[in-house]
Amino acid sequence: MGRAVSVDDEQIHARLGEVFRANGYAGASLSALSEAVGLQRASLYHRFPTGKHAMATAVLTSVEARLRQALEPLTSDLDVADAVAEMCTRLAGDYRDGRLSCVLDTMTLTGAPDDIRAQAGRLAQYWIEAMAAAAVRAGATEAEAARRARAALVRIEGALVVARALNDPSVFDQMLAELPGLLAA
Amino acid sequence: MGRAVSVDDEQIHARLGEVFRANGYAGASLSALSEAVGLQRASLYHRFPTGKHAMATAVLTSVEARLRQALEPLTSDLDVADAVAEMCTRLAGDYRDGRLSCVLDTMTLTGAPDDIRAQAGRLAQYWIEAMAAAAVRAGATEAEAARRARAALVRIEGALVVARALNDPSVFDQMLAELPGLLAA
DNA sequence: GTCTATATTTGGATAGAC
DNA sequence: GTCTATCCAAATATAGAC
Repeated sequence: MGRAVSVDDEQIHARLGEVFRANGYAGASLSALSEAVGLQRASLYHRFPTGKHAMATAVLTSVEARLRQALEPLTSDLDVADAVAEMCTRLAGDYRDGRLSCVLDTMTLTGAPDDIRAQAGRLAQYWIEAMAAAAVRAGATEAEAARRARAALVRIEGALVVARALNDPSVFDQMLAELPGLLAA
Repeated sequence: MGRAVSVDDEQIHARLGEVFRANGYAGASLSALSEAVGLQRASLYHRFPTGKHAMATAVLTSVEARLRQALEPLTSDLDVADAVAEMCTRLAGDYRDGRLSCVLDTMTLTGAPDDIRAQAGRLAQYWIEAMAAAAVRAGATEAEAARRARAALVRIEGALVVARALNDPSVFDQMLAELPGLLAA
């Protein structure tokens, strides 16, 4: 048996994620990633042989898992507005009440490899579809549900940007309060 | 008299701006900035003695001037909904119909110097105040106008992020169509 | 005012000891 | 599995010729 790992994968992905989310792909230096994880740069290359690219892929996969958990209430038998409210509660945690940026924003800038940006794009698509399904369950037509779901993602991403620009995280929580009404009108 | 300039300041600021907006502060390399402007790196340092930081400051100042132009209809004697529609037309041009990102998003990531982020924050504040004034003119209370104005900026920034993530610029133009109704309800 | 050339630091990545 | 040491490329910035 080899040497025991000093940090488990889940924690590594979470800490890498914070650096990528805050700095973007290009801005996330190996030094910053290394320091956040608590491993030397060379040790990170042992876990991620293809380097920064593999780290970003792992982060997006980990983000996808968190997103699935946040969206899980939407497929429950809860009242739709309540289900959306529960999604919002989980999102508030994932985004530290508006203090953390979203990978859909910061990892889709020019400078990120194309496949990373494509992977982020699929996340956005998946998220919209899940919210649209909830809107349909609330009685909306397919077209109206798609419109509302896209509007919801627009507000989520926009609130995170504005919260960051104004240095006022409360913008995010206030926006979340409007989402049940938007999706389950 | 010295040698004539080969590129005027306005064009330089516009081209630097495109690079900063697409790549963020950290991702905007001197090489990329130099190539976009059509001057060697050393020539950029002649125009901007303190380097990248001065370029970013100049870009934000230039963006502020463009923003003032876009917001100018809001202080005209037009019907408020028409004024907002005119603002939207101008914004569509500034953001190339959703194909260009916003400095409030990409220049506020960790990695940008604090004063650059603060300058961007003041831009956001100014923008919100101008839209709130329009909402007041449309009959909203101060509190309601502030709420609508912030919601409008949230949607603008969010639509740009989602358009980029989905690689679908039309998200931006579709969002713009909703702004007159939002601000001048 | 712009250029070529260069200094210096940081970034991404690898080799090999333990 | 993690580390120190190192390589190479790219990034920021400067010097000095024209």
